[in-house]
Amino acid sequence: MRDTIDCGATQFSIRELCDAFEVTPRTLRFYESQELLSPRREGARRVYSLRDRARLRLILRGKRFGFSLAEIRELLDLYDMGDGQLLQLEKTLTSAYEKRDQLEAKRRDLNAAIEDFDQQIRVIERMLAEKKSDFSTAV
Amino acid sequence: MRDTIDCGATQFSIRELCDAFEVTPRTLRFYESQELLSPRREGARRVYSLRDRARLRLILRGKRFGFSLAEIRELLDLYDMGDGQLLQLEKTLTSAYEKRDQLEAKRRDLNAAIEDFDQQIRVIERMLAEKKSDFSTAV
DNA sequence: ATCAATCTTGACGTTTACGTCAATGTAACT
DNA sequence: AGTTACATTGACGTAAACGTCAAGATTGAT
Repeated sequence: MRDTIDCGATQFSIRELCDAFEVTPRTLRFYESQELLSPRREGARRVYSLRDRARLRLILRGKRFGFSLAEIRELLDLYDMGDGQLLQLEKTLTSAYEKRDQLEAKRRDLNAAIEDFDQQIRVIERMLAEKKSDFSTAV
Repeated sequence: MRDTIDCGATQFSIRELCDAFEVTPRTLRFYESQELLSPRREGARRVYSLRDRARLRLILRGKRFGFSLAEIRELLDLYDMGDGQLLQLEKTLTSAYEKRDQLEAKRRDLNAAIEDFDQQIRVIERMLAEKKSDFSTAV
């Protein structure tokens, strides 16, 4: 929300976007070569729109979840294709449901991981407590 | 739980483990070279224990979340080091809390992503509904 | 006008996480 | 004893996702 709306300008140079998201120009150009971004040009220079900025957010978020750039592109495509014909829309929706299932699965997986890890933490906490009482009784 | 406990045997050949987790022998050998696994040997052959099996589960789960093998090793180390001295235990616990925070952050991130995506899905659903009513009124 | 800073496009290098042989060893049938 | 089947260790190859230079083009400041 902050990133999408509250970012002052409505156009960004490559450097501004890089600074904002802590990536390098090379990264943005690479994403463009992979057709994840498509900034317009002013002369030769790239000019990124709010939409580009929003897409970049999604890209980086996807990466944090371990999605490949190819998978991320599929996701981005789903965000775009709000136009198209009826049949196209239905296809989009079907893919969207599938993607959503993927995300859900990841969430369940993550929740399980956190539970396991918490349990492990409690084991260590207990050991620490025991060691401390050992120490106090030894004194 | 199923994988950890209910897997019949208590020792596994490389092939059994590969089949169980759908990875290749090369992968297991690579993990071993990175010191993520350390099966004992019978002659030259690798023999994996239940502990190895559990670690492999954690490795693959970590990968699904986009952790690098290096990061995963840190996590595994935390699971191991239940021994060690008092000071060591406290350090372990501190690292464990940090890792837990990382996982929490990832969970928040994922929840946000799912919410965003659901919203996008609803947009498409609405468009589809409109298009359909357009069609029916057009007839 | 010029000089430094910043952008551009190649092109090649690098890291991670394995894949893919090749050569060899060994266990288990037959 | 011979063959089939799978295991082991190198060693080299590869795809993804950039990093890193090189060589020009532009643009703003002096």
